[in-house]
Amino acid sequence: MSVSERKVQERAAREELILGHARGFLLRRGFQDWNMEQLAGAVNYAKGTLYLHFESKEDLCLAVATRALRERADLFERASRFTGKTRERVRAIGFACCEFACSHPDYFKVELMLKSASFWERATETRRQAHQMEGARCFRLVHEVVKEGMRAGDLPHDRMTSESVAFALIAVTVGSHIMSLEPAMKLVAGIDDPIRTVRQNQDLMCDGLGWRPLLADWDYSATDARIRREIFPTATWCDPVATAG
Amino acid sequence: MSVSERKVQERAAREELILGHARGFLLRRGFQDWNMEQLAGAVNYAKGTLYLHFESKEDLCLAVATRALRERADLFERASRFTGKTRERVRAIGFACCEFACSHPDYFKVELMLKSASFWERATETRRQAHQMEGARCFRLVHEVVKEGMRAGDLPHDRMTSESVAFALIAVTVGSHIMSLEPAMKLVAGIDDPIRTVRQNQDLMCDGLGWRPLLADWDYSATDARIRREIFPTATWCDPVATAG
DNA sequence: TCCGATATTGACCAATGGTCAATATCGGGG
DNA sequence: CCCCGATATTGACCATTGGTCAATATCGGA
Repeated sequence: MSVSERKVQERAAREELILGHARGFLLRRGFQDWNMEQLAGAVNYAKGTLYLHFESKEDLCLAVATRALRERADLFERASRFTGKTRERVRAIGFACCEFACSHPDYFKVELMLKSASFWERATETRRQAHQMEGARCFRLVHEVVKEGMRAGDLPHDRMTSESVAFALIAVTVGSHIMSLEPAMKLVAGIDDPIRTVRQNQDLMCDGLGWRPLLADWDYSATDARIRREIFPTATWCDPVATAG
Repeated sequence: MSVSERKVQERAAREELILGHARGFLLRRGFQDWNMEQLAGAVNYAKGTLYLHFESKEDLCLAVATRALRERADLFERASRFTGKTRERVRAIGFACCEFACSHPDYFKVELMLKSASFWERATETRRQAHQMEGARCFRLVHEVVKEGMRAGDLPHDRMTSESVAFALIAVTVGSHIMSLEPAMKLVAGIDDPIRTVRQNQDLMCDGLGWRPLLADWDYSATDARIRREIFPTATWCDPVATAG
């Protein structure tokens, strides 16, 4: 390996190191309750060195978020290789989403941060695009299954566009995750298991869309077991039972 | 009017003035892109005066958000006085939510800000409670209609608790609003009218919940017209047609 | 008009994101 | 093994800004 190759690799390794620590800071303390000096201390480099990798604190945090979003898209991709009825396949993606949420607790809080304030515009154009690309990947993977559902005749295609259907599924999922974050809401709505709630709401939306077989007409707990066995054998959460009904 | 009474009134008026300008700043520039000095200048007072009313910038912004949330709850309350079938009544609340979203563009962005970072803990306990109270009011108003729907037999009550149903409706609504904020998402999902999309998704969720009469079995465009006429005659948005189907 | 009380102010402080001249390290050639 | 130019790293420094409080202005009653 040449010297310059090694340098590149070392640089990449350091970037990983920084991102890893920044992720911990972000998840544990949000955006405000830590500063670049502290992060520099944690990775044993000077503050200036951080700025050799990232243009601003926001830029760095966006990079953290994008890395997580890429993992999410990767899980979606794995899930979309699941075979079966189209509604089973979209269910696998829903499963992937929950798998992700479990292994990245509070990720949605970080994602919310991105949408707020002047965050976006303080990041590099490159990183903005990278984030959008991973987001688009997630959408596309859902969208593909929706289109298959329509082609197969499992899902009505005369009322809504496939894009609107994908959007509805994503909206109910994200909305459920976000609302579950709030302790007060969990209390007032009597939510003990947020993940279960998310999946239940996904089921309701699929039924509302008329995606067959409807919840009542199929043993989706068996589907879940198969998803777990075939796609996510190392799933970090436990909910082998059907989610609603 | 005594001197002290006048003082109190003047103080309240000034607080309103500050909150009004802060609202403009927040909606137009987010949280970061303005400072307390600028806000003080805008209302023609010194910075220190702002801190006679609010403990911190976050405290001030939370107060702005709570004022908006109160308006939202007020609209929900008006809407819940609508008469008709229970699904028509919950539809009126959905209508109110959209009416609110239209008259408070970008409100959800502000609401997101509250959930993120160390925002919450930098505000006064009093203001935190005020916000939670208005949030709980919104939930309760939806919950009441859900319970009525169950009592009336319009909505199955054996599968889900009334709280879970209310949560599902709120989650799909908030999720749709939030996802609609993102320009990239609007583009990729082909959303031209965000409000129409929100209402459509609410319809889908109600159908999924089995809330009768289902969308296909009732002329909800007539209901919308009646809601508009009886409850929101001055509605600031225009969508007199049915939203799905 | 004067005085004590109250209200308002803006200079000041501390914290922190971001910069860059100074310094340390590296690696190849002699 | 040493030396030197190139490159990498550093942390003192700067500007901004949220927040404080002693100094000042205003008020209202006697």
